[in-house]
Amino acid sequence: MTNLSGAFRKSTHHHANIFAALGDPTRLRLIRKLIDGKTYSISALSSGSEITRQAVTKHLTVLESAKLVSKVKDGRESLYALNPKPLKSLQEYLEIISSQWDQTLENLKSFVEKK
Amino acid sequence: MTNLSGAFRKSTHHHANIFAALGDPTRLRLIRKLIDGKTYSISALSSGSEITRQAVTKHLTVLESAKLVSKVKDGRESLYALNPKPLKSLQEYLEIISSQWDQTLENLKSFVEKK
DNA sequence: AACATATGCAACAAAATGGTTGCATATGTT
DNA sequence: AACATATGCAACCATTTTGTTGCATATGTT
Repeated sequence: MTNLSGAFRKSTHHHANIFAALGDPTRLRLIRKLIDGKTYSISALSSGSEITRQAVTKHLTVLESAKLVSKVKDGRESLYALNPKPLKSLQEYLEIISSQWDQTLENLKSFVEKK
Repeated sequence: MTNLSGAFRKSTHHHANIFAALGDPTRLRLIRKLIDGKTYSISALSSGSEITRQAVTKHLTVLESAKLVSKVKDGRESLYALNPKPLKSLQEYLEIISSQWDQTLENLKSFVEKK
């Protein structure tokens, strides 16, 4: 990566990917279930769901490729656990954007006061 | 809406929708351009882009239906402006999730200390 | 061994997404 | 009026997404 705009594009793609992974109600529900730090098997995560176990599996692989969850085999079960790093990363990203917006408002305010 | 789980589902869908709108590199770039509080026409937002003006228009309608931007006609131009509310909303949402995770870590810590 | 449970894998289908091209329409400029 | 610019709209296409069903395999239980 030789220039800054390239680095920005890379980071934009990366964050967009995490946003996309969270951009589905089922996956957001999975994240909220895993937020207690416990591990859950696929059947545990599927029970009570409207959709099939296989569909849930697919959603989990989406979350896994965004590194939002990690999977470990335990006997006949596949246990999933949350990985908070991408969430923290998104949080920081939104904080930067928000602070830029707040700066925008601040600039507008001082502009008005000058008049 | 008679029960809490219904309200939660609604809010989950709502947030998932905003996440999804941000889950594309092109749209994320548009947001970052609009963060300065200025309004931009479609051609202004398209210039320098790899993709066509019509594609950018489609992305803008996605952002608009998630209420991340708003559109106003001005002469022959369509001017788009950022609406920060959904961003703030997402930020709060991530903060809640993060704090739940931090609480999880806290609980784990006190559990270990008891032993 | 027999049975039940948990998961993996593949094929399939419908719908959504992301992009294009072509053309019409509206508005500003000379 | 003639021309250039900005946008809207529709048709079309390829790919991805989201879900299904069916079956195989692996592991735990009795």
